[in-house]
Amino acid sequence: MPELPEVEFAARQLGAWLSGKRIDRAAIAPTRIVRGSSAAAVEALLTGRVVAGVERRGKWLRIDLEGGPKGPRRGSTGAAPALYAHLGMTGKWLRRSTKDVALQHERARLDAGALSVRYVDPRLFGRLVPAPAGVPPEEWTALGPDPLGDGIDPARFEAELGRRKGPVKVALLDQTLLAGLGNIQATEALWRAGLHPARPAASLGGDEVARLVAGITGTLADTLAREAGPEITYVEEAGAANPFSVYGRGGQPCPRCGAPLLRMVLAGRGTVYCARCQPKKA
DNA sequence: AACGGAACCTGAAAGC
DNA sequence: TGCTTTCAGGTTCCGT
Repeated sequence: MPELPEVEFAARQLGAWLSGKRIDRAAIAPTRIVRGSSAAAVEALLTGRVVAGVERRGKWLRIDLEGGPKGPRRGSTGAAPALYAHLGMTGKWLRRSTKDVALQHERARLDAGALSVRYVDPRLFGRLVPAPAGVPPEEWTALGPDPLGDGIDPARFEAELGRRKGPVKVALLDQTLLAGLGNIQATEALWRAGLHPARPAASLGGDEVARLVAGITGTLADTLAREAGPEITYVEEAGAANPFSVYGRGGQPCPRCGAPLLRMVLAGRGTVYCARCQPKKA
């Protein structure tokens, strides 16, 4: 269940595991994760190629492959091929060995020497999009600036928000405005900024936008700092303690002022907020 | 055109 | 204990 921080962690892991390695074998299960293409096409794209590196934009990953000839065939003259990947709600890339048996809900595996990288995704909301000619898919090009990689330009951000009709929370979930925020990070950012989730995006003043920018960068940095260790652990997973300030804490006291946290639904997503710290009116 | 709601899936947790 | 309901961090499609 990944948002920007978890996907960033996944990108770093994948890069560390695979960069410079040659994929001897790729096995992709024919599921709806691969759309607009085929599992066989993804396997063909990967097999025999060397991984040049792994990049992230928003919640999307791009596994860059070295171009040029692979085997005896002539190389293409276009941009280097790549595999684009989205983790959906429950996707994970895990490091295993070729000796390990298939994991539950394993949807793909990339073998390089003794290393075997597995993609596991119970709910099948993830995506694998091959780009053999190096042309990025629309899902990637449509993304707005990445808060980590590109930073947030306050003036541009304020202008964009001013153009939006709906609640600020809904705007934050729009990947064309900023790429990478999901329900948790948007909820946390608004609480940090002291902004009511239902506030019309266009109603925010300059100082409020500045607070929101600080809230976004702050919550992203804090969540990312929690990701460590050899395997991705989506913060707040089964059994683990909830590390967030307000997300998933409806009814509990606000960590800042003690007032009971409220819950509302916006755009079909649960949203927790503090009525005192995040007043409806500016 | 915009917007809410349902759909796509499975599993964990809460409710009874 | 065990069955049922609810909910989940993402996106996309459909109907109004």
